[in-house]
Amino acid sequence: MTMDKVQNAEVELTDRLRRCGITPTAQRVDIAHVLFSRHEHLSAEDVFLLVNDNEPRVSKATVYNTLGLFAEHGLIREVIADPTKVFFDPNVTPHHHFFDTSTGKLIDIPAEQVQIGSLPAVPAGMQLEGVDVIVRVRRPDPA
Amino acid sequence: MTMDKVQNAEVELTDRLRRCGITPTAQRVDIAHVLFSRHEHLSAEDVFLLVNDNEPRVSKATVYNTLGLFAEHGLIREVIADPTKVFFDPNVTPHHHFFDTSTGKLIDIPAEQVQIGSLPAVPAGMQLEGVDVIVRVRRPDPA
DNA sequence: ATGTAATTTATAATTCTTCTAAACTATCCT
DNA sequence: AGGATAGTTTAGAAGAATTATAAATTACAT
Repeated sequence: MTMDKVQNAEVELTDRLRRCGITPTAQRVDIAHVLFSRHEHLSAEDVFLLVNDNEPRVSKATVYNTLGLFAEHGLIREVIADPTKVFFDPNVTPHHHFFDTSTGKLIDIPAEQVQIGSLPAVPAGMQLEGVDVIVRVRRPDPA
Repeated sequence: MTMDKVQNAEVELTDRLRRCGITPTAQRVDIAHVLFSRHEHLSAEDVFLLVNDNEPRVSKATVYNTLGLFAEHGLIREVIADPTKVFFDPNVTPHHHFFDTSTGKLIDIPAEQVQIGSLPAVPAGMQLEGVDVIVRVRRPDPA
């Protein structure tokens, strides 16, 4: 990647943060870069390690704060599938997930591949926030 | 409830455990009683408090071990909806959940009220374990 | 420059869960 | 009964993920 492209990417990220109502700071842009430059589901720990890969850039507290901030503003999405860990998904378009229970890995399922024919009425006085479909799969035991 | 009924309930629970391949012990029956005598989604901590309500009966380690054992044997079901807590659902018939994001409470949705029209093919070499649908709802802000 | 608000940080604290090693219980065999 | 053996429970320690705290830094608008 040329220097121009690096700078482009940075400008793009900065704009993206701003469009979500998030003040772009160096640390936030670094974290956004980690999240959006790969198409994986990352845990807070993953992000912490990746962003500080070469040199110390962002503290753990800021990683947690920032991931929470990004999720609040809809820039990324929390996926809860594993009791021991929350994953953050840079893909915020409507979609669902395979969850491999043996490895703990998540794989996106495009929304159109899951047809939800009917949903129950939302309880009185409540408002719908979203629907998560988690398809749990496993590699069969080598028996 | 008469003494006979109490004993009946205990016998029933004992049989139920045995049918799932679980050796019934005093502690396990106590925990099963807490789970099945009410129709709520309980966390490990909830179970621990309820089972030891009057007098100390079961240690925390055993509560965790036993809930894991029950889930393994399909007597109860783990529901993961809240990043901070796992819930145990005594209802193991196929069904889904509302998750109230403001209170953290779960409500069952009978399976027939959610029609899943199509699911994607399970990734090659993997085997389907189950499908969880979580409908996130919230009480609107009093604004 | 200066004051104010926002942000980041190291560290401590909390919370949920699992591990460990010892104590206890049950069962089976003779 | 007695004694080995496996299974179970326990208190407490340890571990992992996350949140809280309070000080230090940075940015920004006078």
